[in-house]
Amino acid sequence: MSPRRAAALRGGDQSLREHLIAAAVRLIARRGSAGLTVRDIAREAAVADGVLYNHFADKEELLAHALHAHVRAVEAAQEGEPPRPGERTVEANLRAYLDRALAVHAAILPAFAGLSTQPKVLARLAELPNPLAGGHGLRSELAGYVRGEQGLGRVAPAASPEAVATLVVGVCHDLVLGHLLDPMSAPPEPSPGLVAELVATLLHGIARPADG
Amino acid sequence: MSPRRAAALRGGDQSLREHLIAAAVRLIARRGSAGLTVRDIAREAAVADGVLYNHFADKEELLAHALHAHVRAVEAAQEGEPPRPGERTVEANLRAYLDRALAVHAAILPAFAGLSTQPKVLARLAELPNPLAGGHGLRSELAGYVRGEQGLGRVAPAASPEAVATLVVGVCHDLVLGHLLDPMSAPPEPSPGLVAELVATLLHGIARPADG
DNA sequence: TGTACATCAGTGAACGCGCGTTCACTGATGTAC
DNA sequence: TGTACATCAGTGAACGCGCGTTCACTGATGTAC
Repeated sequence: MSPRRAAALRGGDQSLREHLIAAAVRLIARRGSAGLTVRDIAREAAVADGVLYNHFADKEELLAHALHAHVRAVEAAQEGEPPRPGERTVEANLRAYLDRALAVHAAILPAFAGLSTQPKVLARLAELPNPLAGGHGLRSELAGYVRGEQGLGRVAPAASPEAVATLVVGVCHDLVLGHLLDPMSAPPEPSPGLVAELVATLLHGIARPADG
Repeated sequence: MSPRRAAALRGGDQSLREHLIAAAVRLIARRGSAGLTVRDIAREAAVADGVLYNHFADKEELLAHALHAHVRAVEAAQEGEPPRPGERTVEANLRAYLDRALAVHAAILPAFAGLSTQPKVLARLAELPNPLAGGHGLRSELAGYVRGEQGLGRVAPAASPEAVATLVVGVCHDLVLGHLLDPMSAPPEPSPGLVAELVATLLHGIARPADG
């Protein structure tokens, strides 16, 4: 009782279900989820058009799993550990967090662009176990870092870790969105000068030094 | 030589072209540009399906004009003048700019959501005269304000107006995007506490006061 | 061991639908007489 | 002034296409004898 096997699976031990998700993830990573058709995915997987319905209720369920896997893969691909409180300098660590956050958002946001068009996919995503938290992982990680530095006395007691996280994540969204809405513009890599100024603003604020 | 007139235009002096743009703007304002069909627009305008092709090359050209008009309308609908350097306090003015920027982005971003799916619309938009600058108007307005305060000595000379503008606009994108990707969540109105913390962070930074 | 049959995931042509777009027709208005 | 005709923007049924989805068929594998 082991019936026909997809030609594209010869030699591997992957299930067709995983094979389809992997193909969709590859396409999403390559050109985002916008305009992705079931035929595109079937061709990428080298598999018949209709077979996905043997493993998923509909296109949305497959897409949701693929988005989930894509985000997990991007997060896992981050090299090294995020800075921990007490290491190096606060300035260097903020810069590192900004770099990390930007890399993650640049890889993830295009996959979600135009997804507000497809509430069904978002609904399916929300149903999956191990929710993604939509970048909230990095956000709370950063907030936790700032809180840790507060405990060590390297960050002002009055500082708001949540505000810092929101500002950093916001900058990432801003840079990536700008690129998405104007593909001809420069890629979402801010000039080193801007990064330095952003970090300096977060560190020292803009109020006149004499002020309280 | 004044041939047939659209039934929906009886009594008005609007051209059918403007009438179609106005109808599209109404739909965009109501539910964003995602999933908008030419039939939706024709029905909203109470006009025949095909008549838009007498006035526009294709759907994209009509959408581009409608998006343009929508953004212009949202910007024009902003009440009052933006704060000017020297007025009230820097803190109150930053808060006012944050409020303004958030209101504008909440009204505009949904119209652009999923537009990266449709590069043709973006290309048409770029061809229109009086370019929109995609929120860059507000951005440079805010940067200009900060620069003005620097001149008056109410903001530190070392502060970066561009960094402040990027951080504020970024927060707006962040809040609105979060709502777009999770429509069930709270509307894009940050808690007053978060707004105060964001402004405080921008003003004073997070570095330990003793530090340089 | 060899042969006929049953199983069922995989296959891909075909279906139905909604979309953008077209075009033969309509009819209100201006013109000729 | 009244009547027949020409004009052309408006009308909406119909076209073609691409999409998500279905389903009769295929064929590799396990089982019965």
